[in-house]
Amino acid sequence: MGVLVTAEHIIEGLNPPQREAVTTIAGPLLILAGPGSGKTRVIAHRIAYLVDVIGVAPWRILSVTFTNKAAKEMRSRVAAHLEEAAADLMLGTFHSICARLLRTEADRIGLNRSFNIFDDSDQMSLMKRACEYSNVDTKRFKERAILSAISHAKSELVSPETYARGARDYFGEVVARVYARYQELLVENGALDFDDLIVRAVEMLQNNAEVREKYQERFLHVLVDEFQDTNIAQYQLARLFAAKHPNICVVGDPDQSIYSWRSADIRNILNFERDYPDAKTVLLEQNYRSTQNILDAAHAVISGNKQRKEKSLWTSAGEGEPIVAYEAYDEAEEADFVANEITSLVEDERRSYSEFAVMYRTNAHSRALEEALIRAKVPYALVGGTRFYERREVKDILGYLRLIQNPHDAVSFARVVNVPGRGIGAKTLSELERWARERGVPAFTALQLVAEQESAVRPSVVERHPIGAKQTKTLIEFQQMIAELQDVAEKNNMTTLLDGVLERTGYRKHLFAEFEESEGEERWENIGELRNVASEYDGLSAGHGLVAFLEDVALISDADTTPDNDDPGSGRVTLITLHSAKGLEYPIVFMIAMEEGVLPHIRSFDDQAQMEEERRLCYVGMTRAKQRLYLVRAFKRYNMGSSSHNPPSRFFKDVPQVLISQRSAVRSQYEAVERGPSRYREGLARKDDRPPVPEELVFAGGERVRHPRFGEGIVVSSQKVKDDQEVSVAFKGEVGMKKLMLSFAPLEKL
DNA sequence: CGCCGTACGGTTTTT
DNA sequence: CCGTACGGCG
Repeated sequence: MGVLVTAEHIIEGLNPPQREAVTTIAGPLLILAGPGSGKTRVIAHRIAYLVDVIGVAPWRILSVTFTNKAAKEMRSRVAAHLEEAAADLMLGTFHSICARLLRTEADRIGLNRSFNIFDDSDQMSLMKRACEYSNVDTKRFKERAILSAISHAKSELVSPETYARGARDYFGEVVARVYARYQELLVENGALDFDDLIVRAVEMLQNNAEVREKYQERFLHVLVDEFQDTNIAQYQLARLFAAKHPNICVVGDPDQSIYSWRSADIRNILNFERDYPDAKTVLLEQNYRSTQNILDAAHAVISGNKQRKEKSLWTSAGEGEPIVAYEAYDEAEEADFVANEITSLVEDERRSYSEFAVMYRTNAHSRALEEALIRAKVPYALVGGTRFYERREVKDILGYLRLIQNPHDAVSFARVVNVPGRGIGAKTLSELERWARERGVPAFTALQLVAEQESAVRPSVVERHPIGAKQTKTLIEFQQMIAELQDVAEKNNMTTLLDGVLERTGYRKHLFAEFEESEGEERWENIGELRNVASEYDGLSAGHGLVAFLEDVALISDADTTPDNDDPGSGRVTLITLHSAKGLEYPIVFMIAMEEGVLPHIRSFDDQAQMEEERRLCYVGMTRAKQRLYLVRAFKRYNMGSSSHNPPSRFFKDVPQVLISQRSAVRSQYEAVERGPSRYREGLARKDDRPPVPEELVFAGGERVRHPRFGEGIVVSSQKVKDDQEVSVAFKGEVGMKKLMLSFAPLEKL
């Protein structure tokens, strides 16, 4: 019996249908978490609770992936309840579970156990090479577009051969050619890209009966979270796991599908109903997160989509505060507004910084915010952005480690062979590569051949390598260094290996030579941070530590770097893209840059389907807020050097005026637009009846006032701030001095 | 042959 | 604005 559950919040709160859904889980469990599913953490809690209270047992942990925070938490929670030796539990993202299984079964399926996982930039390097070898006119067909087409094919389990047969136009033919070549290169490099992890795992289960039975027996139940963002291959994998014991539960909300550009396919939901006709669908329309105002506003936005099934969420949480709309002059002023608002809410409402999140469409928008928050001395944590593992110095060191683990990795080889500068340039490398290709060996192996030739008494003239004398010497030294480090890796823990790499390469000196004192220091600290992470793998046996470390680093997700907002000590405002925010929640959310061209993004203007996805993205952002939601925009914004005026986002305008408390720094021409509030919901109108802030100062110095929370006080001063008034009041007792904005503070004259 | 300077182009979202 | 491509110099 399968169970299909759609809509928000399956487990949180455990209402009756949710309880029913979860209690069908009665044995070994495999959880496949979709991208960025912070909600999985809640599920983890609930499962632990069920184990504890309902006594679903006995389970045993076979393997748990550590790459995401939810998995880690799941493990510690569940481990506390479980006996060491009963059933099997596996929790992780699709990618991390596949990586783990492929590594475990590598020998059986003829896969090199020390395969490296190639990320986006590694893929691009390979793609450039693949295009070069296939003589592709990359002016006409962009490598990025070809890679994207290949990635899409893989996500639908379309092989190069099948793709070639289906190619209808010239672009298709080019892609087919490059696809085949690209796959060959991956094999040569002993690498799997992100898509391969899924594809190879599916193939493994399809083609190897022994492996298939093993896992189908092991996992009696399969649960997929964030199902709306899975692709065809991932769904296929889930089905394979659940083929023997068809206990499969998927959780997803079609309105939150925001990864179609990454080949997530909403057809999965339809297919699920077709593939499991006995499945029970449970619609969960009670929301346990947001206030009714927030839900109504979000509903008004998402209702603008044509392609959707209507559902309306409700909550017992009450109306809550109105949504604050604010128009700033430019992005600096916008950021200041956010910083000030946070500061005053922290003061006035005793909020912790960790209760706030600021969300934006693109990573670039975090810049102005960071500056403003630093000025305002507001602690913040940036999620994603220039991600830690994408920093140059970190990638360099990882490049060495990857080459040590897998010398066939030509991408890593090319990255580190001249870092620090050893006098090995493009010319030498291309010569070496050409020579290696003639021999059908990877570049690093070719280097070993060069070394052998050099040490031979009478080198063969015909096979003679084409490398100059000086470069040859350097390259052989490099090759020997890596060989020695491989030896270190086999016998020592991660910290020792990393220190060995740093020492042998003289990387610290290199950093300080290349950069200014302060920047060098900063980058060296990043290496220190990397070393800290690596040290967590010291407990693993030599060799295994390196494999696990590199795998985890490759598969770490933005959500894993999210500050834990359950932890009151963390005390930081979260800055995060709308995409990364999926599955998370915060009491107070600011959505900034709510402008046409940003959200919705300009690149979605000419495509209806993409526009609908932008709308869903907006919906996702709005529904992250539990208590207060701010929709903020700027009249003027600097893009890349030049500034532009963007009209307010169309999504912004979809929010009924009755739900909004409007605040503005500038009187722009847009203020006049669509002012007339269409009465959205009975009983909400009175909110808008709040009188506008008057021109004259309402409070004078010396006046006695009362505030519902702070009690009685005396007005010290009051002044006009933009089109609001700021009143400074000395309250009695411990409360002391407060600065209050008139439009917000319910101040009463005594 | 490699390194460093300047011009230019492209510019969402991420496992 | 940032990273890459190309051209001249050591």
